[in-house]
Amino acid sequence: MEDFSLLYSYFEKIGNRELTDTEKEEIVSVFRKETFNKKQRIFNAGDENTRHYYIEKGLLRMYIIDQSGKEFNLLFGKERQWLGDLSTPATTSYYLEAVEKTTVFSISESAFASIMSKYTELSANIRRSYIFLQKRFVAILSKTAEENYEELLNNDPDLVQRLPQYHISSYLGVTPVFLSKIIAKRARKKD
Amino acid sequence: MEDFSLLYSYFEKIGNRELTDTEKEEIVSVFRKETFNKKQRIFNAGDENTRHYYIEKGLLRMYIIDQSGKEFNLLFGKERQWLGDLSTPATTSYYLEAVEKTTVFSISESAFASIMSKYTELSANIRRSYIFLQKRFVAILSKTAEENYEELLNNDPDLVQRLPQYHISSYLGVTPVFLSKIIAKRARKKD
DNA sequence: GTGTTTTATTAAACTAGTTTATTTTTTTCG
DNA sequence: CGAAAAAAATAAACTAGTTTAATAAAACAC
Repeated sequence: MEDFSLLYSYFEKIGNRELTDTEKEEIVSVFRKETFNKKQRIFNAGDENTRHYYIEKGLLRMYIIDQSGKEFNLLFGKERQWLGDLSTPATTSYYLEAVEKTTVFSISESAFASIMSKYTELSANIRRSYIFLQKRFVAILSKTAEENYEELLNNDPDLVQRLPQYHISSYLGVTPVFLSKIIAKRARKKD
Repeated sequence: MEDFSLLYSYFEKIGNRELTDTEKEEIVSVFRKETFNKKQRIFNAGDENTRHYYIEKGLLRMYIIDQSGKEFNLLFGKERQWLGDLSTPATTSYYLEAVEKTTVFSISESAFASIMSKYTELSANIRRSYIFLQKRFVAILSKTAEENYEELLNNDPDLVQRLPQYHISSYLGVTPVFLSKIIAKRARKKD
């Protein structure tokens, strides 16, 4: 029998109460537990009706590939975070891929919508995602890549540990070459 | 007596039904009709508990001022659009200002939250805002300022008409000088 | 372990976009 | 209308970040 305990405790937390057995059964019936290997693709640009993912363990990245074939990481998701394309069920423009071996609980859009009416905290979560993206947008627009790297280091040091450098550079909107320069410069400063 | 008809028809549209008299009264009781003159500030960075605005007529911009004092326009809102800082009631980092003389229906966060439970379309609206911002983010990151200007011209020609050029440049993340160059270049190309 | 592939560094020439300053055009308003 | 203020254009010198290419270091696989 698969272990859904992390998912239960998530809903208990946002519902601010214990779940009944019936509720647990409902959760098991609408979520699918899945595992993805490192570099395994979860969905591709062009796919329709992509699912929502609540991450149990591991690390995912959502990205685009632009006209010139260059990748841009939009978002990373790790333990106890949601990730997915909110424009589903419409055709997605994004790719979702595992950076590490990752296990998730996935749910369809329709089940997600219905569960959202029960746990209103879930829509508050979408709102928080919006706020997060807005901050990130402002930061990329108004700050230098060095400042943004610095900030990422402060806010999410373990992400910087776990991700190869070229994924971070693409998240910051610069080339790996330039990020490498920034890091070299910072190292020089330090002493 | 103030005219709330645009607001009624908005709720009738998203609720997909006619409003009862009681519902109309409720709307009048929670919304406040306000008018702002050109360049009038609606809220400032640092303000708490900012309101949400549904625009009847006119044009607003939401922007930040960065460390160096430079403005960045995040969003414009015009007729029949919502605008506001979703992180309310927390302290806002944004400024909201009228670009033209503008009339709005404004609502507090608490009333907004309660009305949201009645008209679930409103949370779908937040989700759409997220999707819009995500697209904009990708565009700014992965395309040149010229491509982004081109796209704005196609998607929102009347915005380009109604806004001074320096507001558009700040929306595209470039200086007014550079946008002016882009426009000159485009004009040269055309013939 | 050592050979292969992946990731990171460095250098040099380049470009998209900035800055500052001056001039021209357009808008505002008494 | 005419004067003053606001917005846009142009030019020139500059810089943050890119590109390409070559080298070095780490991680992976058998």
